Amino acid sequence: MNREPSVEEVDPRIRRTRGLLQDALGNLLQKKSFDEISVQDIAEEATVNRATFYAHYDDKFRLLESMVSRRFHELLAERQVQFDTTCTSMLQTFVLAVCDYVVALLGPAGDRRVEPHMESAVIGVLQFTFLTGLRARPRKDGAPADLVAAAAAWAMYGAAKEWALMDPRPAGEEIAGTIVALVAPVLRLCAPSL
Amino acid sequence: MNREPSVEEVDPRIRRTRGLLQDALGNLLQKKSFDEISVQDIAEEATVNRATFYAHYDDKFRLLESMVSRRFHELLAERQVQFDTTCTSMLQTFVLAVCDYVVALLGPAGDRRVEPHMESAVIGVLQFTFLTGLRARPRKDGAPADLVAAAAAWAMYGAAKEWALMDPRPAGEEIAGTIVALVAPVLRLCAPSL
DNA sequence: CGACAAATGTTGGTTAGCCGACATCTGATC
DNA sequence: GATCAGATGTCGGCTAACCAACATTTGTCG
Repeated sequence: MNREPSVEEVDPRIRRTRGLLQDALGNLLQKKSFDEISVQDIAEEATVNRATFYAHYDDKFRLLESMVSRRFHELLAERQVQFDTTCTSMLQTFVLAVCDYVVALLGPAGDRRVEPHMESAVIGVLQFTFLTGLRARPRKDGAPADLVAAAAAWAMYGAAKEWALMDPRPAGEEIAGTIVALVAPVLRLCAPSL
Repeated sequence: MNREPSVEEVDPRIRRTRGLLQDALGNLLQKKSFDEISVQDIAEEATVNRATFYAHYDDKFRLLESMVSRRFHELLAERQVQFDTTCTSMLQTFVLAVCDYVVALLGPAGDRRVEPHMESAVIGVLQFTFLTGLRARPRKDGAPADLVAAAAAWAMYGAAKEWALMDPRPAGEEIAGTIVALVAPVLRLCAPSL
């Protein structure tokens, strides 16, 4: 009945400051390209001191990663992705969300120099979500959940990116089924006997 | 060559916090009426602690006043109201801005209980702007600038409000000329010899 | 009426953010 | 190369924001 006594409560000022910095970068990215944006610009746009920026992020690449992570995480939350009943139906939702996000990332203002940072961020969220889901139901076979989650996350992102770069690009709904069929077996490693 | 050594520099955190609180109230007012909004609601929406609210405003009415002041001030700034050459042309701009703002205030969600607070805020901005303009050009006649600014501000607002409440309301551009004709003499008190 | 819940103000101790100031490290110009 | 301007990091001292706790006010219900 007690709700999570220690979920690592965060100081509201920290939440606010990071949110401000992430939103500031998001706004600036709609006017300039990433490498035209300085830390000073971000700090100013966020109404935050430059020194405060460095108290939260090592550089603007880290900020970019955390921004992409958070937004992708919110996207998943909006679509109410959950890890409980039928895996395949959930995977379908997942894949569609990833496809949408990848298209948005690589779309009009696709900056090839910052792609890797965004990719690792997206994959990180996927991996974390898979891992959380896998941990939620105890298994007793030999495949380590870490490895399973990693493989599934990279596979799904890789497939989605490959699709996003096709020139006459098929509809997302079509390709989603295919990708699910590819990734499901990786996750199923936990389900059947080893 | 030295630029204003002491313009009363304000701590950026204070600027930010007040902006957050004002924006929060603005957002909440699009969902609830003013008296349904608690200080707690505002603080939460602004991601600011409730105690911090009281460090800046005595109550939500003061916040409302400051919000209206700031927004009206920005509206004037956008339309580049200035006090230099021909008074009448400037007054025209002024009156139109006031009319627009009054209509917005008393319009769809006109809450009669909070009107006075908004009115005093708008009048305050008018008064301050007039006063600044009057001070900018030194005069040597007997009428105190304070009184002139106050009379002009109240007259202009009163006329604009009266117009805003007319049932078949004439176009703002028509009535503006009339109001200018009413208010100009009050300000002119400084111009001709006493 | 009393009782209770919820919002309002207030206070002192703790923490995050702000501000110079400084030391790099670029990159452009002469 | 030398020099200069601007961006990047870092640090100690000060200040504003957070929080928990408290007393007070308000409003609602039995």
